[in-house]
Amino acid sequence: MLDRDGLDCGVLAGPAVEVAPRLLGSVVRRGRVAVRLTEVEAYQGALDPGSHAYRGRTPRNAVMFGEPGHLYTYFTYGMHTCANVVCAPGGTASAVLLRGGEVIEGADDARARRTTSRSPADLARGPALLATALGITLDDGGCDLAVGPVVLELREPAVAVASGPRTGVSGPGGDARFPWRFWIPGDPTVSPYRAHRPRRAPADASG
DNA sequence: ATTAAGATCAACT
DNA sequence: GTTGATCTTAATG
Repeated sequence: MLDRDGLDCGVLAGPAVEVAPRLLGSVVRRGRVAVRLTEVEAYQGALDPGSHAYRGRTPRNAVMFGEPGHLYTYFTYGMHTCANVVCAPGGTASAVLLRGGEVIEGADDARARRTTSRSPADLARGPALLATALGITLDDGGCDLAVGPVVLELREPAVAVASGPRTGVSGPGGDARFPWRFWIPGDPTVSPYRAHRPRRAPADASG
């Protein structure tokens, strides 16, 4: 389990809120593209109203309930794939959402996957953009991060880490009681914070 | 089978 | 600041 092919699974064995800041500065690689993580969010399984695992195990989130060191992918908003690193002891369904990073290798490949991009810093600035830059799809879900095709290379954690409420999480899991978003302060590849917005009209006036 | 909502991004004003 | 795009998943009948 420990030090398996360079991926020290002991680091991933703790609670997501401890693992998440520890991953800042580490590198995710797929094919020729490598991303240095600058922004992540922790999701703590059944205890976390913001987690996909909150309402129990389903076919979609089954990977989260498995062993640490695997990739949990999901598809959202009709067009976007997002990637998580499963952590904590197996069965706790905890994971760290990879929200942003700096493309340090393979920028040409990453850019080719984008229809628009204004600057190199935008290539992986946001969870869906990060997945796109690496070419991660739903088919990569469940992959062993020590073996690939998506590989996690642990590095020395970032020294400066900021934290705050999670982005895009609706309901009770998104408020300040869960300051489980972690980022490297001042880094240009951290995604802009956007509070959750309801997608339907807030209320009808004829009420 | 049908419906409602989603851990978002990009374009437009 | 606001709004549209677009597909998967899970819950319900």
